[in-house]
Amino acid sequence: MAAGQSESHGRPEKRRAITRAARKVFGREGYTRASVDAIAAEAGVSKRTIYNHFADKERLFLDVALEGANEVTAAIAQIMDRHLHKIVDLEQDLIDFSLDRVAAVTAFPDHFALVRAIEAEAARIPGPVLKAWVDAGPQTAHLRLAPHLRRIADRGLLEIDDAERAAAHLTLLTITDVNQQSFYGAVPLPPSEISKIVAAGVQTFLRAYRS
Amino acid sequence: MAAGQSESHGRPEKRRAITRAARKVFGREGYTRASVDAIAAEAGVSKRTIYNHFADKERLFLDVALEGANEVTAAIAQIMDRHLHKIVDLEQDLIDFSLDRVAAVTAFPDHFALVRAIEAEAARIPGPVLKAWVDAGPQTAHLRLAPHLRRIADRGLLEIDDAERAAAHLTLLTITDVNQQSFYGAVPLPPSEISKIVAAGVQTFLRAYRS
DNA sequence: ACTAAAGTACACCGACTAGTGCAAAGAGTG
DNA sequence: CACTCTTTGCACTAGTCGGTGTACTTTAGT
Repeated sequence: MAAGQSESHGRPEKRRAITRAARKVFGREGYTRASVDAIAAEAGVSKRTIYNHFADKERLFLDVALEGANEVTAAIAQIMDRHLHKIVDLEQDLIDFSLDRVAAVTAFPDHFALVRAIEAEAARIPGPVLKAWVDAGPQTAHLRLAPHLRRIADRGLLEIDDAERAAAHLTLLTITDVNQQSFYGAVPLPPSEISKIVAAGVQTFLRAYRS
Repeated sequence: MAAGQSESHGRPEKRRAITRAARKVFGREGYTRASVDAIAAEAGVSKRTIYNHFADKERLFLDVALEGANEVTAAIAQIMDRHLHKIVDLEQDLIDFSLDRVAAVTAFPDHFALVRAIEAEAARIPGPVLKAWVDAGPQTAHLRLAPHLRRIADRGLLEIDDAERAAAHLTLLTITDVNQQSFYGAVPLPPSEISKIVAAGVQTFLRAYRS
């Protein structure tokens, strides 16, 4: 499953410094505006070293994107387990889960700024590569939420025929709504507004899927 | 209501050629990659003429963005009237409406490619300007859908307490879902898949809001 | 046909970019 | 120590970009 781990020919410590810096600069500037020199400066590394570790700017971007996707997907999986493993008050648990999931966006600002960059350049990213990223990131998060909902439904708390669809709808009604209005955190929303959106989203979800 | 109509000092015919070309090139390349020379070539116009009509690249982009937002908002308002004025079969009417709304995305590919560019550069767009765009585009579309739903609810076909929220939820469950998966049309979805998503979205919406 | 505004072609500037080549310094391993 | 791999700094290529200045031609109104 090693994502974009291309045969690295340099010191791994430097490689990590480069990817961290690249994530920051790519997130802040977008792919095109981000200059390799700026990434090198941010990483405290020679530009030549970057080209020692990565074939070109494009490969660097993709490796960083996949790395971040895996990282964030793992974090979200943890949030799912924390909130959805045992249900006491379904509505409140779904709200708490969604709020934590929204908070993950602000907890990984560099990554989600990069997500914006990817969505913007989607038309210029080779199809297979884009698919690899979707599979590692959003798609996996999706597929992991579905079994949780399925389990809750099996306990009689929800009425779900297609668990993946239900997962998609819950995500849309909460996280996607918040992200869309806040431009993935670029325009911050007051927490009270976030709470309202999430609560309303969960309410609608439950009205549609509660048994 | 004249959006970004800055005092134009040139022939309006040329101005329109420039904005049309700019919309195309900005949509295809994104803000940064799009070169003023490329826009001039696409418009069949001298680069100097562009700088006669627009102060700089940034103003050009914003004017184009606002112009397109108004145009598309008007088109969507028409779609709403066509499908939601008189309801015969609520579920089918909502599905048809949503499918037409999705089709608008592919009917204005340049504009929605530009929407992607805006969302990507949201962090670098001055707050007030971004707000002006949101108000002219997505926000207006939203506010126009709400009264339709309110009216349908008043006829006893829906049970809605907050019409704007309901409009947001219907939009999320249909258009947003499709757009997210297709990256606003950059990765085309088969029509059958679009139909499935929309039908499922409307179904969930009705389960939550049908009286 | 005269005039004034607008458009055009084109050279040009300064700044920036991705990527390379190379010689010298640094670091880890035997 | 010596050997090797990596990193570094820096100059360099070859190109692009936003934007301007200028001298010229076109267009529209009267």
